[in-house]
Amino acid sequence: MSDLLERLRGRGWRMTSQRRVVAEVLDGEHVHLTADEVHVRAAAKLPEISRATVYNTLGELVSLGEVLEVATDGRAKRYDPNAHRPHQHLVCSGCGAIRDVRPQGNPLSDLPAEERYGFTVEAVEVTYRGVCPSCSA
Amino acid sequence: MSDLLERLRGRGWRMTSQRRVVAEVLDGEHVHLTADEVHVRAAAKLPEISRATVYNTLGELVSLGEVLEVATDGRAKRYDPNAHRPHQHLVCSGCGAIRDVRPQGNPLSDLPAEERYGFTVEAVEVTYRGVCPSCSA
DNA sequence: ATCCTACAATGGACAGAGTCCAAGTCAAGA
DNA sequence: TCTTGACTTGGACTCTGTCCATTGTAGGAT
Repeated sequence: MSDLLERLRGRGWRMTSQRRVVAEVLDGEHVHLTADEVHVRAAAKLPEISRATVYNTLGELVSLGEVLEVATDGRAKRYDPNAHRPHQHLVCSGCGAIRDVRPQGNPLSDLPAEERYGFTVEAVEVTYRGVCPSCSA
Repeated sequence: MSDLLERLRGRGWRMTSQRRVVAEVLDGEHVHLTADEVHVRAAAKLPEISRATVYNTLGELVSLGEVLEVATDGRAKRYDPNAHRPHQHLVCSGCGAIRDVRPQGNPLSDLPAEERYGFTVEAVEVTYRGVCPSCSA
């Protein structure tokens, strides 16, 4: 994660304690926190941090391509720091838990030209839905 | 669409003018309206219809499997009456336009067992993103 | 080490999407 | 036609996110 901080500094990011704790909270594998959850965890380390700052920082991280925004349901967006390894998501219909997964093949090539309606297709997101072990138990 | 009304009646749905206009609004191919758009169009036919009723009715149609809920971005959910033909979505990053598309292959089978983390995988949604002809012109 | 200033943080108001609920209405079976 | 439970209403409320004027501060300049 210090990699991230270094990269950001290299891009001219002004380093503040708020940005640091947000970046720290977003560390790890299979992390998919909502903005509010990020705020709660960040506030545990830096009580004065405001909601607006968390939203601003998350938005910047997304613009910089360091974090992915994931909208798996109609509720709050989730933020996924695993942005440098292409992956898709597996979501539990019961509890909403999310795992990063790597399917085989390339869905982009599965869309034939006659199904593209003249669009320039640039990306594809795949969301698998199912029931996790805890919820099916 | 009268098929739909028949099916619903057969399932014990009480038929009201509100439910009828909502079902009528949700008729056709490549229809992906937000709840609010459904409300506006329904109100054109039945001015007294309330927002709550539109939400209730859409929710019921989704539960009954007659309409799909599509969350293509962080904005309002869209409702897709094309529920009985499996398909995926192609979304324009410019204007948000949505087309129904049918990719080849079956993405479900592209997720190997060791990438399923013990989940019972039941469904998969694929969203292609790109730029539509009007927006790239 | 101190000063400056542009950039960042704050928090409260605001907006959009959706849910909830108590009261009134009505479809459809008896 | 009557009855009743399901349906509708509209307004209050929640949740998620944005905006903005004000205050604070990181980090280069001196």
